[in-house]
Amino acid sequence: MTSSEDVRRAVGINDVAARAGVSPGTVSNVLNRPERVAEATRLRVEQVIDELDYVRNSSGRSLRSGRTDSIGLLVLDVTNPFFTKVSEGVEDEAAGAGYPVVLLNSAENPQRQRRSLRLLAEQRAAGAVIMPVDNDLSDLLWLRERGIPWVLLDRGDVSADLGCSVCVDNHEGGLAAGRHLVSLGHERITFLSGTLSLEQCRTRLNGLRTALDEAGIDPDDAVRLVETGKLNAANGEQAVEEVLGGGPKRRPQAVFCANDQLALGLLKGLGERGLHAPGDISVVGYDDVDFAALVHPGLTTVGQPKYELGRAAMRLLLSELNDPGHRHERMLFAPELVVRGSTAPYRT
Amino acid sequence: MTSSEDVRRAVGINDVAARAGVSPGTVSNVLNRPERVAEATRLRVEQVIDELDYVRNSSGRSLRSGRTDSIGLLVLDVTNPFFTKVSEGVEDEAAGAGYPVVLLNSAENPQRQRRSLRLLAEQRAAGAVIMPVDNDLSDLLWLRERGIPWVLLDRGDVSADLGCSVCVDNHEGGLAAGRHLVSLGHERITFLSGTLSLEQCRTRLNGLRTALDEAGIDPDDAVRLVETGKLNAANGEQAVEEVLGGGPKRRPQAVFCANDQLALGLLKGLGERGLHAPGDISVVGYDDVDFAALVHPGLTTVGQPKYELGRAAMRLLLSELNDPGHRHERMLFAPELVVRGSTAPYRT
DNA sequence: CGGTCTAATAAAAACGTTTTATGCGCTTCG
DNA sequence: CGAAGCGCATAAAACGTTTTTATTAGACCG
Repeated sequence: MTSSEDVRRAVGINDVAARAGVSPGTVSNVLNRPERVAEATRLRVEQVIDELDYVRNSSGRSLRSGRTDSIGLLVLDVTNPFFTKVSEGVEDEAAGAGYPVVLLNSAENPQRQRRSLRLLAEQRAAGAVIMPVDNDLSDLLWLRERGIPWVLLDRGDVSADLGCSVCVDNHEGGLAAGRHLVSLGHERITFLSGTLSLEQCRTRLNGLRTALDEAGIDPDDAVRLVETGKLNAANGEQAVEEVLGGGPKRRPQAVFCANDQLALGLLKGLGERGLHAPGDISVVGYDDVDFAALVHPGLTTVGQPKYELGRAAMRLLLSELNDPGHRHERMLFAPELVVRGSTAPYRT
Repeated sequence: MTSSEDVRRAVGINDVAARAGVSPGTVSNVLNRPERVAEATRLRVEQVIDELDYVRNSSGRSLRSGRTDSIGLLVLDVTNPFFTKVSEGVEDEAAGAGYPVVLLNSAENPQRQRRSLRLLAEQRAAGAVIMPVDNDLSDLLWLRERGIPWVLLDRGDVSADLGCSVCVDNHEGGLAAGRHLVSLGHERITFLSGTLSLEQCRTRLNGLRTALDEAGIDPDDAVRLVETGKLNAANGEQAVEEVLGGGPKRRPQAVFCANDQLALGLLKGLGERGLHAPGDISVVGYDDVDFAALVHPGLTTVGQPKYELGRAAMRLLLSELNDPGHRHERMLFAPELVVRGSTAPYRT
């Protein structure tokens, strides 16, 4: 039976070998170490590969070699432009070295992170670039025990004994934002955070507190914390209630948001209540996502070299994969305050 | 030698079998058809699996079975919120059925699309959800010949003979935008397009022209086309020059953009030249991305059920994978005009 | 009690590669 | 001139599963 529904049996390395009059091993060599095979044979085999439209079966390949060449990229939120920008960097760098990247989305959900890591283990991925959902690194160590190396992204607090990491100095970023607000005369500042199980949030908050401390202001008095869940615009918008809570007297003079998504959502929520930045309240974001420049007023924010972050992470991973003398490394980038229209001096 | 650098040999199904005192085949059955094995044996094997922390090797698995269970999702631009929203829908639906999703990014680049499809072929993916970069479907047919089925997303012009597709009616969307602009009195409208090799762009433009036709206005006179490359904000901003080109006399009264990214970029570019929507010019976007509501003025745009689009596509793919009586299907959703502040009546 | 049926497991044969050991025919050199 | 070396190719043995076929031990039945 050869109905049109039938998929004709896939052509394998053996079919190619037979047709080209060589052994399967030679075909494999043409594919993997062309320099080991004579010019003439190589050309002949390559032609047959084309004729038969042979496509390598990566299951067989990696079963034998114990390895895949695909790289996992595990992000916290695929809808967040920060992560997609980072992933562009990772992809470009990986593509340059011939590694395919598969993007996995944990959606800030530990369960899903776990499933994704397991998938990488089952598939014997070559390595991974990971932005972890929380402090619990045990699953990551588990992965490494299984021979799958990773580079951590956006986690500054992890020892280089465990693995490489690439990070932007979050304390410095929080500090820059804090200093900016202090210099504008703000003394009642709310930190609008995602879940504090994210190290980024905690450290940015600490930076803010340090800035106040520097200025002789007691952070415990000056800083109020509003903790939402995920770092998205919906949560920012929803948090406006709690941010403004406590009556006009206790209304913050400024809000520093853990990322731009929250900040943009917050701006919208404020607008719906007839409040506007910077007149009624100053707002600072974090990440300098493309959209931060598109809203009106432009969002003052702490910029991160997103694309470069991704490239650097991938470069470290490639080093670990290919360089025998590799040593784990912590790379720290500097954030950069981008002042736009959403912040202004405090008017009493 | 068992230095700490050494990865202890991975435990396989055979180790589990030995320790549990059963045959490898039985372990496989515990994993894949637990109902075929006696309760007591099952429990014993499961315990050993835990003890040894056995992780299935998917290479071996799929080599034997000829199939993987992972689903490819190929998007046009991973930084575009439209696609990430769609991908959430795909992921959620797939997760519900136990299929892992790997996200691949073609970046509107035919080369990269080709590489991604090849990767799916090499890995014998179970199936794919694809947003194609252009009209050339030959690579897709090639994939299907190899036994990998797909569902097309955002392509309304493909016959159901080839495969399932899910789409929002782009002509209807262009029409809605056009009618809106016409009703506001605009008669000189520029269509700011991505590359016209994207069917979406062409069809939306046609919808716009139909709207003018309906109103007794000659589209050839009224509509000017500005074609950029990729559908991102940078291109929108850059296009402002050409959009305004031709002097104030020929300046369009309104611009209809092929997607929100272009529109948002355009708004920014206009702002930098001291022009504002809707006072100086009306602007309409497409997609109703979250950010469209966050800019000021809010962006009038044609909304698409992004998340539902993704779910529907994945549902069709699951049907094709699991339902023996599957028939290809074209699903067409209806777009919805969302009027915000970026459009206003034309003032002579 | 011999026969048939069933449930549970075992044994062994794939799946498509890569890799290792080996062979063969030449050239080169001591 | 024999040995060693080299370039190229082959044969065969893995890799870790799944699946098909066979085997066993009871249970059931006439």
